[in-house]
Amino acid sequence: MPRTDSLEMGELTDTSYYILLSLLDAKHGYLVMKTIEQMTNNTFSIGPASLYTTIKKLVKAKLIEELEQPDIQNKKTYVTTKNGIQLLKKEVQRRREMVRHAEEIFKAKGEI
Amino acid sequence: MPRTDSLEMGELTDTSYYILLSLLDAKHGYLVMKTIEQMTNNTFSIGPASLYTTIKKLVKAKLIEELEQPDIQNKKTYVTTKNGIQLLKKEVQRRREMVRHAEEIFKAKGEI
DNA sequence: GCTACTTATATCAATTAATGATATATTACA
DNA sequence: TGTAATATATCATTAATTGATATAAGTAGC
Repeated sequence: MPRTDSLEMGELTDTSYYILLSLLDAKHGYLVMKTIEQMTNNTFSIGPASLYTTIKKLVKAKLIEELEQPDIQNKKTYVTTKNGIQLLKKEVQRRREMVRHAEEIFKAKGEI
Repeated sequence: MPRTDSLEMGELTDTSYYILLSLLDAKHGYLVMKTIEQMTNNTFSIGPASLYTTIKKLVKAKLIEELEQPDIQNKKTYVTTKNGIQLLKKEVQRRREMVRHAEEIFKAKGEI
């Protein structure tokens, strides 16, 4: 995605979508990876490069934030912000509509 | 979208998703743009650069094909192939599951 | 005939997004 | 001791998208 920043456009890539979803409950980076794998039955996975790169970007965009008090082992803990939740819900709805658009056409053609 | 070709990974970007969906009924390029705008109430639109670039790639991947007999005005007409339909249905299901994953978590948190 | 708009196709350069590879350190456990 | 899992981080590379630009044909109004 080029030429236009998807976050500035108010859209989430699949990677950002799952990170925001996973961080509705505060946790540190590595747990985000594991949570997403578990949540999607390993159909979607994010490697460390994508994870930490995207986390940095989401913090900058204030869609997630780093918590003040790190946990016992000094791991950085993140949580989705109010803005993040709002955008996530919007993006759930956008995907819902993408499915609906397809269902309507398949239905009209007598398929599915 | 980097390092790995999404089509080779068996995934569709939103742009390819809507083009395949629009070409379930054969039509030429320009009509694909107009159909997608209408289908999505102008919430999603593809400009000429994205359109013709993506069409070329989808033809190469045999997810759409150019029809032998062009229409009266010599416009190139395309249609989604059997492989294209199969992948499109898989991608509808993937998006359906992305929505479900979010719904489950929001529900567990008492939201929505 | 002229002008403006829509239809229609096409390409290039630029930018963002994602990731394989790699590095480093700590903890767990056999 | 070794090795596997946990945990964080960065770089260079590649893919996807698109603004800008170009071209040409048709059509509607004056």
